Amino acid sequence: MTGRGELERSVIDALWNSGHPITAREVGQALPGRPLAITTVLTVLGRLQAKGLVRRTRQGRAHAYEPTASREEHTAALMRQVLDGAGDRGDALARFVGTVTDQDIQALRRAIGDR
Amino acid sequence: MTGRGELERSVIDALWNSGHPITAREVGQALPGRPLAITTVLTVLGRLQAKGLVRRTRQGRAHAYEPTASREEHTAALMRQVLDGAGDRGDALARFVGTVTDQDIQALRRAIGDR
DNA sequence: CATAATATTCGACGTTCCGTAGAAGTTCTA
DNA sequence: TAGAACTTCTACGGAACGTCGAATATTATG
Repeated sequence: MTGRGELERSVIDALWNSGHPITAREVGQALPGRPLAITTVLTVLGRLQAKGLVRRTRQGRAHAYEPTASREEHTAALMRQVLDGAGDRGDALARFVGTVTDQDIQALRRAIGDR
Repeated sequence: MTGRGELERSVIDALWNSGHPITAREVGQALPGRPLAITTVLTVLGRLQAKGLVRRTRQGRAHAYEPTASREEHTAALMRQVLDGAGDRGDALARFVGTVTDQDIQALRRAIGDR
């Protein structure tokens, strides 16, 4: 889903970190490292939008961008997608649980509790 | 880890499906779709090896290839990696559990049972 | 042992994705 | 209405992938 593009990752991270829709300019300012041309940010935002990861709405003369899913929703969807690539799901899940932290186990226990 | 390469995916799938090491020729025959030049298969196997996903051993005049990890181990590692990209792991895990089947839940319960 | 058969290694080329941005067009606003 | 602020279009270079042909190595066999 997110194909390992470093800048794309940074951009969507910036959107996730800001709790609300922000403009390309603001995204650029929130980005780490040396400043990029606004057009660069726009291009990336456009590509993310094409992938369905980002949505935008007109905001005066500019556009305000926001992620279509929260970081956690996105993570969950990706995990699910990866799991679907497994052969023996039970085995894969067991191994997954084996690599996870105790806190994660607690979280899983709680989540499963609610069925 | 597996970067979305369609052919690479098919090749490692072929290796996983065969329970034992097989030659490039055999991989090619196991591949779906129109037949590919053996060199193509060799190139892909080489790239997978470079990524650490595949290992090979001399077998007479040829080489026998095999995955370095089972499909399930690989799946689990990938899932773990995706989870590490989440912000609130607990939230991500809860949402993940929400997208999963009842059978998966059972598997998780069992796996967690063993701590 | 000479040779044909079988494998592998090297190098290449086209395509697609991604980082990066300039030029030109559009839209507010003073 | 002119300039500022934004966006759209277009493009280019590099890396990853799909795809092979040519050259080279290895082996079975007449």
